[in-house]
Amino acid sequence: MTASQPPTTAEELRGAGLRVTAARVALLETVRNGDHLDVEALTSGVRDRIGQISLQAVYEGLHALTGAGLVRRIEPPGSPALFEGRVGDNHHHIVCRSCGVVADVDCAIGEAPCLTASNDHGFAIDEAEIIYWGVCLDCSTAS
Amino acid sequence: MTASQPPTTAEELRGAGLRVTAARVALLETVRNGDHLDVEALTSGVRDRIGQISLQAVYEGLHALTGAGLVRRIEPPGSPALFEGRVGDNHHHIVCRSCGVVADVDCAIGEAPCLTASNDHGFAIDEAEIIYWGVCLDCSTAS
DNA sequence: TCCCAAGACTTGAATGAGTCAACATCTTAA
DNA sequence: TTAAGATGTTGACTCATTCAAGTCTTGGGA
Repeated sequence: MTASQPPTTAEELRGAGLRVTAARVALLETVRNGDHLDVEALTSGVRDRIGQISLQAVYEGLHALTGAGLVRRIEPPGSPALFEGRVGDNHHHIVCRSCGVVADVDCAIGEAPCLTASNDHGFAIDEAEIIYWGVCLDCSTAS
Repeated sequence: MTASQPPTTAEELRGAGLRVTAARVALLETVRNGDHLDVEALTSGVRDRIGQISLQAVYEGLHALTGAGLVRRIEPPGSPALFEGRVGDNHHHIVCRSCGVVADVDCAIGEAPCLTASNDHGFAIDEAEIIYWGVCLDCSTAS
């Protein structure tokens, strides 16, 4: 055998304790190829790959993948849930107030919680989630 | 006339360009007396004060008050919209992963945007919204 | 290789949050 | 006092997501 290869999507699913099905392989690859896609976009992406999948299977698969730590779910206020394949770091997001597009922003620290609250009210804080709000280049030039 | 008094709720509404109705006075006072209440809790709070109000009037009133800058709407992922009367500063929030309770966290800077993104992707950023996630004292002692 | 139990998928119905529309009522400026 | 227009009411509706029941698939063992 040659030196270790990067794991296939199927191997990653199995390694995370999930069964390997065409639906989940296609779903994970769609999330990773996409850029903060919502459930509807993911569903049509999976259908492009394997022909057919029910909406409920997409929701189920996303729960499983999110629970296994293979995808991350974000939910900017005013938007349905979005999914991204970048996990394991503690990056943040920037959202356009006009068109809703989302971009990643690296975290200066890189691991959670990257900020300390001025008063934690007795909470055991494990994460600081930052959403930057602004207007993207396309929208600001269009106006 | 004596020295200036703090404005009444009615005067604040008028000053913000809104008409003074029993519903909106009661709504604004309910938001301010409450602590990150959702629409359902606000509706029953208003009903305690003035007897009856439709759910739609609450939604309409909250839109008006939010638009006028008299109340602030927050929407932690996984929770319906919550409303608070603390406006004009740029404070943040801490949310309990277990029971969902929300507490205020002062911003070290005090005005938006209080953080600078490591890479703004060309966005014109005007606000950095921070949600701290953790477990509140009640939930951590209960477990 | 075959079996089968747990997990995954399908269809269909339901929930919860929020919005839209049409009409009635109330506020407020003239 | 009056009338324009903002506000409130009722009722229907949309959208995202979840629940339920039954069928199919996967993968570890006989």
